[in-house]
Amino acid sequence: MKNSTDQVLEALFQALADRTRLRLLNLMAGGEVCVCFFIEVLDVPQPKISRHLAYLRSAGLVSARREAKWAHYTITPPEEPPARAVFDAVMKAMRDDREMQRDRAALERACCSPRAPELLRRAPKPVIARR
Amino acid sequence: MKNSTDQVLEALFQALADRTRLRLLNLMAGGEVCVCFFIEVLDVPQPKISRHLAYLRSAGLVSARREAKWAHYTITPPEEPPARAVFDAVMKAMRDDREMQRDRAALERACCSPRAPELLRRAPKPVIARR
DNA sequence: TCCTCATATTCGCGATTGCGAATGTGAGCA
DNA sequence: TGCTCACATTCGCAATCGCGAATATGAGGA
Repeated sequence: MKNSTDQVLEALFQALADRTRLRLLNLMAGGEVCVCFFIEVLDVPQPKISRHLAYLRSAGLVSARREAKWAHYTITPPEEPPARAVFDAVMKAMRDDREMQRDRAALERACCSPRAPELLRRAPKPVIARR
Repeated sequence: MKNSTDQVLEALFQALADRTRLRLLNLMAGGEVCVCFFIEVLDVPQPKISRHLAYLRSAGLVSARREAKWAHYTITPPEEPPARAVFDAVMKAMRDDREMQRDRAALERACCSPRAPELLRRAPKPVIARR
């Protein structure tokens, strides 16, 4: 069953039409991120993070990988060219934005600081901090 | 009161997260269009068209102009740079899309055909057909 | 003034959404 | 085996959405 372009875009925009989901995607711009960092950086209750990640997953925008007790999420851009083009523009707009940049900076701080809370000390570092 | 970027984008995506609204914006890509053409080209009940135009209007994405008995709608792109960049990408994705192109072709046919229904014969032509 | 036409709004409905709170699950360790 | 930790899901609720049907509005013509 083939979907028409407007349906594909409609689904994409439904997935993007939420602050929390936009901030999650922004944090994943640099690569794979562990769920525990989302909770720490965005300061949002864990079930809420999990629900929005599930939403992004069912929309096909992210995929999950399990590593021991931790779950890592990665962006998987849409395949249809129109949706892909729009999605790339959204990611670029967030990359250029100062507020979104602050979130990404907080992610780097959260995993590199020696004062990181116990919770995160043993968690796998996001790709962004491994360079 | 100033809105943060994620709120602005959230509102933009809520406005775009509907097939009918996407098709309406696509038809306005070439310039101002009269409501009666939306009804004819999209083959959708009039109150539905009117409701979605109201939604786009309250999101600030279009503005209305009255001319005698007719109402004309024009796209008014968002002013915030991130939203503007995304919006432009959406319009471009639709411009490049074959299905959306068919809608725009139907608009040109609807107002230029000698067999146009009586309803539309006296309606003001969209900008796209005046060149 | 009454009527018509183009458009807008209201109403009532079922469906969907986002939320906090509570609970479930499953991997690893004691 | 049983506990803990990281994460996922379920539940109940209030809010919002999109819809068809009906109705309102307001400008222009008879």
